[in-house]
Amino acid sequence: MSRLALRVFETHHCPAAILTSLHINITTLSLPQTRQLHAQILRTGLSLDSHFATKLLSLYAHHLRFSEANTLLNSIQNPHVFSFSTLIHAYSKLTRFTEAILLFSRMIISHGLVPDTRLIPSVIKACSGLDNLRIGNQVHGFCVTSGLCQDSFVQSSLVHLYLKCSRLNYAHKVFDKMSHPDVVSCSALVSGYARDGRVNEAKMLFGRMVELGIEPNLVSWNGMVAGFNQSGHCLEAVKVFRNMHLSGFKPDGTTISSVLPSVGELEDLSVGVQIHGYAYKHGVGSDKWVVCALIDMYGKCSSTMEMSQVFYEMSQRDLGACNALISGFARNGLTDDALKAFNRVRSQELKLNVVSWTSIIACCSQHGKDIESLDLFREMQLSGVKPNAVTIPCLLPACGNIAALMHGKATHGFSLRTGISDSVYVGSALIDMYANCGRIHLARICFDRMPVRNIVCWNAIMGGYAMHGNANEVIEIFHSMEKSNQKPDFITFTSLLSACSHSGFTDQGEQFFNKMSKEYGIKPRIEHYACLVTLLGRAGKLNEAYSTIENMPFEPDACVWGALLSSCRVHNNMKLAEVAADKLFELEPNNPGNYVLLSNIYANKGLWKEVDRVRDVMKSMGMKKNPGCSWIEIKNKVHMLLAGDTSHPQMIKIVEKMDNLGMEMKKLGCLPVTSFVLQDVEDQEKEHILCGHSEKLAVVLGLLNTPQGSTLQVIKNLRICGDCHGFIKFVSEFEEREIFVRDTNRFHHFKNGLCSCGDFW
DNA sequence: ATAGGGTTAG
Repeated sequence: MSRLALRVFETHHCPAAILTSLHINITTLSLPQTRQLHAQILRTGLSLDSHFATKLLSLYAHHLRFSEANTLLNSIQNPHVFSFSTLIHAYSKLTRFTEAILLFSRMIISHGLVPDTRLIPSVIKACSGLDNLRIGNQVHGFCVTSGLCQDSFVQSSLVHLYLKCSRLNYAHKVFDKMSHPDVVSCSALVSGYARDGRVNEAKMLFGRMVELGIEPNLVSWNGMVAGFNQSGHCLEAVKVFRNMHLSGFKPDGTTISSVLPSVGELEDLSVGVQIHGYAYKHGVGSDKWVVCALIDMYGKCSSTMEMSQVFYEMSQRDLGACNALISGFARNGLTDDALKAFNRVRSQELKLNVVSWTSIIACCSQHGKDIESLDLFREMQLSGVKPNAVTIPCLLPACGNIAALMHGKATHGFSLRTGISDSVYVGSALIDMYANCGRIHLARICFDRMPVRNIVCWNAIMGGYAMHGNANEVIEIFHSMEKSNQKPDFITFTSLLSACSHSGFTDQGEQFFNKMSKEYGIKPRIEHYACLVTLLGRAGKLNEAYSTIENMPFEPDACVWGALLSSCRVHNNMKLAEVAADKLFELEPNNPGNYVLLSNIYANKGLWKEVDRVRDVMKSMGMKKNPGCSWIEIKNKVHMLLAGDTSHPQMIKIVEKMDNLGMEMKKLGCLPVTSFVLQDVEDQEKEHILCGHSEKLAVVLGLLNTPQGSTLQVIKNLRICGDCHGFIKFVSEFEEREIFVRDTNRFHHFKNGLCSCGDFW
């Protein structure tokens, strides 16, 4: 402000008109000066001319004094569109979109003013910022009828609105009407198609751009690379990166960090290393985004050494990089390194965020550290970091794995309170959790209440029912899935087939197996063949099962032979059992389960010499039977019981109760099934060994510590043993309890002396 | 007066 102007301004009788007529630039006035000027004008008693009022408005907006600006606006007698525009532009620029739109509506409705081409782009921007297509559409409609649509700024902003609201076709329509399509709209549209996975359309438009004489720039290329990367078209992303290089464009940090995730996804280490060198050469090697992406890429390519090296060479600690490091370790199964890295970050000055916590929780729940996972979740909340819609699906499997139903329910409650329970990820994880905790009806309620479902949700509920041996439900859900136009995938058929095998639906199972390739075009995988073998095996069609294995288009794996071996145990088929076992010993020489299964079969027939032979082999290989282990949740605490373990503080009571129950059983004429003991020992001794089975211990512990009539829930790390199965059936009737036992294979739901598996497992 | 891109958790 010139000295003269200031003097004029400071004298008390200076009407605003003088300032304007002097062509004084008042945009630099400070807030007090603005207020002084405003007050001065009011004192003169002159009505504000709208031109000057607009200047004052923009001053207030510039100083973020929106309430004063609004008061001023309201005091203008006949406000001009410009007065409103000034404020609307300001709101829009500050991302205060709601206020921008409200003011816009007031301008039209209360004042009957008509917007011009300058105002529209700001309003459209506010609509896209709010993802508000409804108002956006109205504004678009107005632009069409009023002819404002001819303006290229208006068109450009409309293209962005429709892209933002994922209405690619509308965006394209607007773009096609542009008389002078510009590089910005065109690039945005290309990137939109790429993000949507519409590879060919993206490429064609990119080609047309060149034909139209619009030179693609760095942003155009980057948008395409990032778009393909986001839609998971990794190969395309890398190809575009190459083409860009061939076209003579130098990549920047954005390009590199957009292409690297794709390289990682493809696990193409050599390309990754090349790009690493390339980034270095172009001087973006220490860009923090690039470093993050490099750590991620090396982690995905299983090069944890290189990953750590990049991390430690980083000049400045960055939380994103730390998180990438943690998840890189976790991805490669290095849980201890992940925990170490996590704890190191925790003890440093960097504040962990929701991603850090979620990564480590996922790491634990995916690698058998379920209790740690639950503990970390608590610590996370104590530290004041709020879990989000990703954290919950990472935590829920931990609850399911150890059947920590109370924790699971609490987590469910949390997701309802925070409004994330509608997410398909959260919903599927809840279904899995409840199914794994034996509460299939609660899983069903979650499923039924989902507003949107994807294939994962359908598979989750079907898998749940399959695990519970309820083939009728699985098939029924499969039909409603088809009705709702959801296409099945290979996992759907795994659930269908395993449900049929658990329920003895042999014919239906075979039909589904045949249909999956013929009608649904899904090639059976090896796990489907394993289900088929179990299906036939259960029905006693052991020879058919065997020929299925011989004729399948894959090299049979341990699952397939294991399925045959289990069936041989049920039907006492020694000959095929030995064939299957031989294959298993070849494929998994160090898996004690196979040896145990075979020796059980021998023991069942009283072939103790053979039993000894198997035991000797195990011994000579230094192999031990995996210790049986069961879990039970009592009053929010998860108890772990090992087979033969007498260290539990309530052991005396447990043994007493067990003896009592054993006597009651004998009174009713139920004898223990001693063939489930490995060793050839006297019957009484066998009985003693059976007493120590972990699932029995857990059930009795549950009986002692829970109220009469409440449901018990036990998880076992091995398949349930036949003696325990009989014992628990008895207990369910005698004690009038429902008892759920989840073994490695399926659920056993004991009620009134019967089990849902129909004694087949 | 309008408009463009990137990392880490499922």
